[in-house]
Amino acid sequence: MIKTKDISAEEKILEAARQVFENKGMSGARMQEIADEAKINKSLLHYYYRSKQKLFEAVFKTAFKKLAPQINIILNSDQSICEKIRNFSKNYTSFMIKHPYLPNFILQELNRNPEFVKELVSTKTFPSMKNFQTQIQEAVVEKKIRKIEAEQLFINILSLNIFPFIAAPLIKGFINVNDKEYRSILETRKTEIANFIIQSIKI
Amino acid sequence: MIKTKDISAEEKILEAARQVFENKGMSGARMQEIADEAKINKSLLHYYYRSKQKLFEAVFKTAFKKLAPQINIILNSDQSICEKIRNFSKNYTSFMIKHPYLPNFILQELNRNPEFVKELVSTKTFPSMKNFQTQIQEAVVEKKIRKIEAEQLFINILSLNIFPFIAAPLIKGFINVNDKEYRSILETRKTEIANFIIQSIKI
DNA sequence: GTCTATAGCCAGATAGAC
DNA sequence: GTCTATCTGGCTATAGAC
Repeated sequence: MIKTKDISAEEKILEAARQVFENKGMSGARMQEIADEAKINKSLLHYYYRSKQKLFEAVFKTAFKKLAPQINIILNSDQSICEKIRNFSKNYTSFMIKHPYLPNFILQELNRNPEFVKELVSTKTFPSMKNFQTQIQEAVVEKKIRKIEAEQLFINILSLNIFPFIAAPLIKGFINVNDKEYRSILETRKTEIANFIIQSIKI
Repeated sequence: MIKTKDISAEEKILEAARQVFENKGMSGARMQEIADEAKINKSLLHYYYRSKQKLFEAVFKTAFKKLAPQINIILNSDQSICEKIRNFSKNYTSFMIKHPYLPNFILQELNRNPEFVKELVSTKTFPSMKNFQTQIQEAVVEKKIRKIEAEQLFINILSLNIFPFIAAPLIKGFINVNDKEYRSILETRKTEIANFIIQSIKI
């Protein structure tokens, strides 16, 4: 028999930990701050998750699981290339506007700890390039799109979609806009990115 | 009269600090590790830079000063749009292959500390969009390129060039290549990125 | 399950000899 | 300028009462 309060406490911790870790990173985060954020006692963090490292890993894996399905839209859905690009750019940007710190958090910790990727790759939810590669190669042969390597196109799609969130503070500085204006630029990008890519690969 | 050994010590510290901060970030870095890396006594760090924070700021500003001229190629050189795109993509990727941790370091710390941008913007070396904006608008009117906003194009150029370095560990996982293969993909991108952009904006 | 109190450690910073 | 020794505070983690 599980009490609802138990679930609530564990989830409250995970959500608070997510917020703090996403902002401060593993080494910058403080257990006390997570406890305050979750409005519980600090020692409960250890009761539920044993150590800071374990709590961090729980947060990281949850974050990554949110991201993987987004990537799978590109790699493994039954859509035409154009549909994939349009849908991904629209959905991903919408998703990121809701979770702006997520990509930065994930990339940051993967850079600190590159071996971590190996662990992720071995999970069955980890997206594979294989279908996408075939699709692009066929489209090139059938002259539906110009000649381009699937890897390069894939990197381009990710770059154009994700970078504006990671580099938000810097870009805001360069183009000299405030938060609201930048938000509006991101909205425009929902369709702008897809147009940009499709223009580039069409015959 | 300044002894050469003084200069050497201060520079050795700055270089060691750069290495450690770029890898670990502000909160993950340890003064002892920086001292070891510089092969000097830990208390000398405080003698020369007073505090960890001050040492960090010195490193950050030096790093940013390396990056700004790169951006100015795009924004403020006397080149045609195509030349700018080709030269930037080639030069920037070459530069980044030599300093792969630099963009990640800068973006990471700007995300932790967004007010930091304001300080950078006020420096006279900080690049301005004005010339680039005029150049793009004119090119659109003269029908040299298709209609596109200067901001969107600028974000696209930065994204395609910088993201592959920030997200290297993740992308290596997705497309399943080792370091050497990824390095070769980045080499290809020196020209590939420019082609991709120019294809997209040509009439 | 939840709390208080505290152990134990580690890092940044400084005092002071040379 | 450079060293050793040490202070001081803050942090993770745990012991133990309830």
